[in-house]
Amino acid sequence: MARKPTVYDVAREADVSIATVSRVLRTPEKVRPETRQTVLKAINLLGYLPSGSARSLAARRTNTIGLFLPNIDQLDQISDFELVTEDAADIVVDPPHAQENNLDSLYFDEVLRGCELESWRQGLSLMVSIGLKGKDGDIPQLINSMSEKVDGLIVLARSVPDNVLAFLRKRLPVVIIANAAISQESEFDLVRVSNRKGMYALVRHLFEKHQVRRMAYIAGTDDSPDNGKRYEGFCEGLRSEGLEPSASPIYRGQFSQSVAYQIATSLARQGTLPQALVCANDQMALGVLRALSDAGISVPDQVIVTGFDGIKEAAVSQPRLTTVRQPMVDLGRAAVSTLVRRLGSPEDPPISTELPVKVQLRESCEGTMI
Amino acid sequence: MARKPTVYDVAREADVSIATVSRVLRTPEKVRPETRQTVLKAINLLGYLPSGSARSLAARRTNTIGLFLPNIDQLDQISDFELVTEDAADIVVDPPHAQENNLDSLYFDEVLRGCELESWRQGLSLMVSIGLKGKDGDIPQLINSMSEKVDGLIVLARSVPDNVLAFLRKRLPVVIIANAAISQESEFDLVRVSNRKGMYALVRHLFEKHQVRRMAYIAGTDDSPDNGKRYEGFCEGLRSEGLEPSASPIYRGQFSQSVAYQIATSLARQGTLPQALVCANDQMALGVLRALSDAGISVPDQVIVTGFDGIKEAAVSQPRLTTVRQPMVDLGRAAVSTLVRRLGSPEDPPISTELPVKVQLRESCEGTMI
DNA sequence: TTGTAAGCGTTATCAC
DNA sequence: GTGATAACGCTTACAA
Repeated sequence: MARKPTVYDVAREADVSIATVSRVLRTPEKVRPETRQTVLKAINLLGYLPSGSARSLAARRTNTIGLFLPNIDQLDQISDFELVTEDAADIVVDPPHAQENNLDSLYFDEVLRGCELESWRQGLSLMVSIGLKGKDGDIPQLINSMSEKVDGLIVLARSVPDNVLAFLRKRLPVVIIANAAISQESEFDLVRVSNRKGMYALVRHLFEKHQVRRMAYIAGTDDSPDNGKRYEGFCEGLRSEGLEPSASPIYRGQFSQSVAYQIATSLARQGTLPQALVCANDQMALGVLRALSDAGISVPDQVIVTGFDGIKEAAVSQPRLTTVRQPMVDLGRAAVSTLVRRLGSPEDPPISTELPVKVQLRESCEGTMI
Repeated sequence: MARKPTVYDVAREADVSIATVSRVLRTPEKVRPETRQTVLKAINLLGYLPSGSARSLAARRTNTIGLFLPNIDQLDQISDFELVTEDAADIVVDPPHAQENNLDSLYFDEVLRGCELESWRQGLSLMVSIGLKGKDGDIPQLINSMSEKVDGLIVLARSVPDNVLAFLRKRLPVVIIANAAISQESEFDLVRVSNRKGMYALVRHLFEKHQVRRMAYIAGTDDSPDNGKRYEGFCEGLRSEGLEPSASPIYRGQFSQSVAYQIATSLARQGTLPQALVCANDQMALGVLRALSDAGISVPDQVIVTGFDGIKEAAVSQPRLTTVRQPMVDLGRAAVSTLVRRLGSPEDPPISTELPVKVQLRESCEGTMI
């Protein structure tokens, strides 16, 4: 690889000034067609590719946005990676339930996809970074190395400590996706989904179509605003039917598949299952399904189970899971869209967007559908 | 947001030269501790964040690498995105098999995860971009806008046309992940998995543990080197048992779940099912499972079904799918690792790495496992 | 329409 | 150890 050609090389080759070369690239209409051709020829000849750094520096914008995703459990016990070739194929038996699938990531993946998509449509590059669980010390550094290279930042809720967020906010536009804590309500651009309404609609459905009277709630982690909103919707649903929310049991599922599995197993053993188990997310609902299946309890005949999120696994489980689907891809797109608008008008008041959800009825609630 | 402070501001604040400010950041040990403190104080006071563009320009490296992913079907019919708030929750019935799940992306997601992980470990930023199906015209542009901002590129096989690849190769290091065509063998850094050995090991297992004699192959697309290698392994396995490969039927599944579904349905109807259906990827195997289930045929009692890839769905299907798992995350890590090495020594001969696969035995082959 | 030249905010090479 | 100062490769007034 020879030294990369620069505007100077192209200018010399085409026998014009570097300004003209730049114009051909940026504002071709301001260059005489004839000259333009000469320059383009030179560019092709030399295989010239402008330097992004130089361009960004001069233009005072990078045309790049950053996406910061929360940590992923999996990555905690990662080891150094050795680059070794080992052409081989081991055979191993993979027993059922060998390990809890890492389902968390699916959520982010779709948001990421939406960001990619919309960034592309807007002509922006996308930089991605993940946080490392339990390594909060690294996050400021991580996010710094990203911040210096982008025009704005999209952050998945609670992937970045509040103080870091506050610092960033001063230096560049930040859009937060989902469940922002109340304190951030008025300071940041926000993109969220209708958690409360979604859960409310689901509960109403259980009343109206299935005459459910006794339902239990399997909750996520306490510090999650998402969890809070969903529970609000749950309570509101109960009240709308004249039921007292405090009379419905809550179990602490921690958003975890295995914890939910244990909860459901206990309930089954004790014979204290309600008519419906309403879970704060799909992963727990899947854990519940597995537990009930293992306990020989039929869903939905004996118990109805519902989830929240709409992850892909929920569409292929046995039985398939009734859930409230978040428009994950659209979350990503909306975030980019918001950021672009913000970059265009830095001084406007914060933009807050709430995206609609969709209650998806499937067999874990409806029984056989075909 | 006030104007961002620069080295000059910091220098003035700390009453030193800009060179010293730079040194505090880059080579702190070369600065007297006392001075260092003063400068750091000024940096914090002003909330100074160095400019990535300026830094990259001066240092002649961006410390960023790019990842280019193949197009995603889904994105073809994407519409413009309107940023509208619509706080709502519709209820819809989601019938089984309503749409073919977009499973392709799962593969990339894991590779991406590996790239993120290893980039982070290496102190590099990661830029991500996707190709758009049927829009090859856009790819050069896409990849250009990325190339100018990164030190090197990782490309998932066949996401970029060969000629573009050849062009890029001249300007910056390129690492190709998976199934490179033969013509690229000697020119690019390559990271792959043991496709051939994996399929061979799987077939041997079917002979040894299950006494399968008649098996059929459901192939992927013809232009996929992955598909080719896997089929090679299949044939080799047959021969090792004294069987003639040409006597085993091949069906063209196009790597598609729905096509495989149709194939299996036909076979079931005609009563021409072999003892084992060996599929070139998991998606087709899942389609086959569904078809056999719909046809009332029991797996593995009446037919054994196997896949290839190890996508997550394969671990939760009914029955769970025996497959050859590719180390997707490691593919990403290896690619980054390779790229880093290449950046360190541009003139070394191409690096080719083959990662081991793992045959995962599950119920679609073994029957009840517990 | 085209050229000149002044930045853009760093890093790095010198001297001191 | 520290400070001038010249790159780095581009964009963009301002002149011509």
